[in-house]
Order: sequence, then C-alpha cells, then structure tokens
Amino acid sequence: MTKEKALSRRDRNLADIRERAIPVAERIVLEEGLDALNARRLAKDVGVSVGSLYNAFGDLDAVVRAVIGNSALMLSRTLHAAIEQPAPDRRTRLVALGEAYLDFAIAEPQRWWLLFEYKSNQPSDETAQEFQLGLLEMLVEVGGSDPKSDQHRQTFLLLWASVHGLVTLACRPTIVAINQKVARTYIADLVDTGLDSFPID
Amino acid sequence: MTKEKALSRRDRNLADIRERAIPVAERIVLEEGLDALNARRLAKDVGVSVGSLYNAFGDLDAVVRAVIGNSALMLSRTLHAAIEQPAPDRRTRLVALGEAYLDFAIAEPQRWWLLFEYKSNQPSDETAQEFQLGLLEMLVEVGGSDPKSDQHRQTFLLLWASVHGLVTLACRPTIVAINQKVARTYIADLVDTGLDSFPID
DNA sequence: AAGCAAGAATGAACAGTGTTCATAAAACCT
DNA sequence: AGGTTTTATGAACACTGTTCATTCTTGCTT
Repeated sequence: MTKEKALSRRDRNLADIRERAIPVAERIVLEEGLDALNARRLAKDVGVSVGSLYNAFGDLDAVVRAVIGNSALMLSRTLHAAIEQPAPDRRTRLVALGEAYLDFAIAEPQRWWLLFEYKSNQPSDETAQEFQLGLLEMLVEVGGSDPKSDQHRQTFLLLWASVHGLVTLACRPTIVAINQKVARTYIADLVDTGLDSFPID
Repeated sequence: MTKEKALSRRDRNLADIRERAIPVAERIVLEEGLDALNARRLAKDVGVSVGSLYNAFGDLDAVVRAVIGNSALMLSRTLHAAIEQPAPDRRTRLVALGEAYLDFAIAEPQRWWLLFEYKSNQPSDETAQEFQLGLLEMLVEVGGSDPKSDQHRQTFLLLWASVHGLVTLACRPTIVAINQKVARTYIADLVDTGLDSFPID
C-alpha cells in the first residue's frame, strides 16, 4: 500500500508541475511566439529545474502539445456555442459554424497558427488528429447527414477544407488584405456549394 | 577597371558556389526532408567550407529560399502549361488551372510543402510573396476580369484560397483519405461558386 | 531521535544547431 | 620575387534539446 501511495504521490507531483508549467508556457507562446519557448527559459519562469520539466513532460514537444490542446478545447467550445442556438435549417447552422471558425481565427491568430501550422515532433500526433476528426464529426452532424456514409463524410471534408483555406488566408496579414465581410459571404457560398454537391438530400 | 574585374570575379565565384550548392541542397531536402539540411552537412556534400557557404548565401535560410524558388518556378510553369491550350470559356480554363494545382501537389508533395508551409526566417519573404501574387494575377487573368478592380481580385483571392485549402488537405496523408476524383469535381464546384459570386458578368 | 534507504530535484555536461571571424592560403599586380 | 589584396577555412561562440551522475529530501524503521 505504501507503494501505491508513493506512486500516486509522484504522479500528483508531476501533474502539479504540469499544471503550473502549461499556463506559463502558454503565456510565453502567445505573447512572444513559439520561438521564445525553450526548456531553460520555461524552467526558470516556472521555478523548477530543466530536469524536473523533463520528468513531467518527457520532452518540450509535449509542452507545446499541451498548449495546443488548450487551444483546441477553446475552438471546440466556440464552435459548439455557435451551433447551440437552434436554427431553422442546416444551411444556417453550417454557415454559423463557418463564421465562428473565421471569428476564432481572427480573434486568436496565435492559437489558430498553433492548431494548424505547428508540426509536432512525433509525426502522427494523436491529439491533433483526434481534434481534426472531431471537427469533421461536428460538421457531419450539423449537416444532418449519415456519419457512416463515406460519401457524406467526404463531401463535408471538402467543404471543411475549402472553408479552412479561406480562413487561413483571411488571417494571414500578408498578400492582399482580405475583406472580412466578403469572406463571410463567401463562406455562405461555400456552404451552398457543399450542400449542392451533396449526393443525397 | 581592375576593381570592377575583381568584383565580378568574386561575384562569379559566389554565384558558382550557389549554383553548385542549390542542387545538392535540393536533393537533400527532397530525399531526406528539410531537417536533414544543415550547414556542415551541405558544405561537406558540396565540397566547400561552411564559411564559403555563408559567403555565398548569407545564411542557411537563403539556401532554402533558393530551393523554394526552384519549386515555385516549376509550379508556375505547370500552371502556365495548363492554361496554354486555348479553351472555349474561362470556366473550363479556371477548372484546368485548379486541377493542375492539385496534380502538382500530388506529384510533388515535398515541393508543395516547401512552397506553402515553410516559414522563412525573414518574416516578409519577398520571393514567396511575389510568387503568391503571381498566382493571383494568373487567376485574375484567366478569369478574364479587371486586374485593377479590387473587388475582382478579392473574389479570385477567395476562390484561390478555397481551392488551396482543398488541395492542401488532399495532399496530406493524415485524417480521412481523400478521394482524388471527388476532389477534382469539387474543384469545378468551387470555380462555379467563385464565378457565381462574381459581381460583374 | 537517529540512521538509513528510496525517491525526487538538480544543473553540469553532451551532442547538435546556425553563425562569425581571426588566421591561413591563394591570387594578383608591380 | 616581393608585397598586397582577396578569398577560403574551420575552430570557436552562443544557443538549442536532452540526459544522468550527483545531491538533496523525504519517510520509514529501529
């Protein structure tokens, strides 16, 4: 029994370090960019040694993934909130979803970048993949189609991809400045396109 | 006059190193990935010292930008070839352009990644921006609209963004596998959407 | 309470990166 | 041939992420 207690104590300690480190890491990443985050800096800011950080996280990438996890949760909640209010038809709901997507990207560009542009060290990041699958599920559900049908999923995947491309471009301050209002109306057009190309209705 | 000659000699020499280094760098990046490219390795493979490499390029980022420049040229040529054959209407030409875009991304995923995913050290990479503007110009031209009209440019920017998002997703082996044929037809749908939302005509 | 064993925190050290610059080598000109 | 300028070099620097022998702490036992 002492063994169990010791183990849980250790785990609790590691979890404690994680809980303290993640907000600090998040602050650094959001305020100064991902490049400003490094092991020694984070350790100092948190008030532990680099070793302890590595005991708690394994590697730095895990810290970043944790921050990304937070952002994923935020976006997820935002999107759920957008479709919570009952809308008459699925088209309206889909447009609301797309616009919430755009709004989030504009309001939280750093988090957006982290979510979709950051390349994790481990090639197939389970969390990120799960998250993106979740988005697709949500879309399929809002679209009111059969989640089992590969054809339906495919269509919504494409719809999502086009909206995502649009939002990504809209967020980047480079190239030609994009008109936010025009982007919104275009999202609605994309939704219509997706629904039109929908095999079953 | 000797001064001029010395300068041109120097320049010619630096250009020579660049010409020899870029293909080597390209080979490394395409075969082993961007992470395999580093100053010492490249210097050894080219047969010069790291110092000479830095004399020729300034920094490693410039080497990568040079490789990206090559890829940009390839894509640009591919797209021009796609719209060279005279097509009856602009819709057909636009679809051909989009499909060529998709084909290139599928055929050259590493180059595609470099072109759009790589973040240069210098925040506003002139070459990349110029290239992306060139794509937009091409699109506006093929679309047969007024290059001076901001509204027209905006519309084609959005069209490009949606197609780009689609292609990006289609290239990534993650998430749900995307059906290439479906993607093609969807590109046509996106073109129609863009043309429909076109304010004039 | 003292001693001791197990666990946890530490930061110096390692291997790697991009980049610089004093030095050596080469090339050029008189 | 000697002197001067130009070019090439790679050791050294500052910075990464990561490890692990060492120290310190903690809690249990006698």
